[in-house]
This record gives sequence, structure tokens and C-alpha cells, in this order.
Amino acid sequence: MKKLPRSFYSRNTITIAKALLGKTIVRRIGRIFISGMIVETEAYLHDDPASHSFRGVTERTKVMFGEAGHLYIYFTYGMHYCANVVTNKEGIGEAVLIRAVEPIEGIKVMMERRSKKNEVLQNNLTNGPAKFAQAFGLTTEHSGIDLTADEIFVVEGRTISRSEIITGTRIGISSAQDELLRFYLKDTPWVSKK
DNA sequence: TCCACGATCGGCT
DNA sequence: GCCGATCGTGGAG
Repeated sequence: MKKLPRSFYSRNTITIAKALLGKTIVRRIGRIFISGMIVETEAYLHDDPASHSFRGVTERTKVMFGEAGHLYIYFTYGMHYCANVVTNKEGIGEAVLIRAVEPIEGIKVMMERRSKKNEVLQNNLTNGPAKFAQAFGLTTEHSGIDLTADEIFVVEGRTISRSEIITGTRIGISSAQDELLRFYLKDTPWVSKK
């Protein structure tokens, strides 16, 4: 399957947040493939007080201001990582947070990383941004990786119709709480819990 | 230097 | 439903 090209990522961030739904994100580790269908995203914009880019370029956030189509991963709450896709033009500072995926390949590896039993049956493996990052083994060491290269990338998945996309408010933020910048697929048990 | 807080999760009541 | 874990980041002083 074909990787999404740079041009996919260097567009309007909200468009990309919706367009990523149904796509498959893949991590390759040697011959092992871990993949999942993206079912929930959030957009973080340049003039958005909830965005890490809001106060300008810092050591942590500089990759958000870099070229589109790279990963921005940050560490939070002293123990969790969250992964974003950098979007829009270089210098703008926007990204899409991947909040949840439906596991496809590498489920055994994901379960080992999450070190929990029956996670798949309970849809608990990747239904949250830090759970997804943990299952895929993503940390700040992977921040800045180019998604058009071979280690982590996104490919076409299921075709999603407009009516399948639910829009809502973002989760876990303390400013801009009313902005409708969260998008998820209807009728899937793999979205995060509120 | 210091320190409050966080794009969360899981366990406990 | 609530609360504690746990530490890097960056704004304040």
C-alpha cells in the first residue's frame, strides 16, 4: 500500500485531522509490522491556547514548526507520551494528535508493551493517546521522525464517508474547551473514553 | 533557580 | 466518580 505523500500533510490542519480517520498508521521494526486504523484525532492550531505551539518556538515544540509530515511526540504527566502529526506549512506550528486507533497488525507486541491481559477483548489496547503511543513503542526519541520514510508512516485504509465522522470538543485541555476540534469515527468501540 | 502544571491512565471508593 | 503517580517544560522572579 502507498504511503501518504508530503502533500497530504502540508494542507489545512482540520482537513487533515478528518482525512486521517480510516487511514492506517504503520510502524516497522525490522520484519515486524505494527499497525492500526486511526479512529480518533484532535487538531491543534497556531492561534490556539490549548496548543503547545501557542507561545512560540521552544526546544520542545520546534518540530511542530518544522516541515509537515513529521512526528511530534511529547512527554506528559511524568509518565505518558502522546504522538502528533505535524501539519500545514513550515513555520506555522500546527499538528494533529492521534488519540486512538483500531489495532490491525502486531497485536501480540502491543499487548506485551501494554503489559495487560485481555486488552483487545476490552478494546483497551490503543483507545487513548498515551495507550496508542505505548502500544506502538513511541517516545520522545521518535519525535521528529519523517512520516514519508520507512520507520513510521501512514497508508490509505478504509474510505470514510462524511456521515461517519463525529465532531466534538477536545479532551483533557483547560483552555479553548468549546472548540470543536476533535474528530472520531461513529460506531467503533476503539475511540477513547471521555 | 524555582515551581506549578499537564493534549493521561489505572486503581480504588 | 475521584485521585495519585511522576517528571520535563517553560514562565516567572
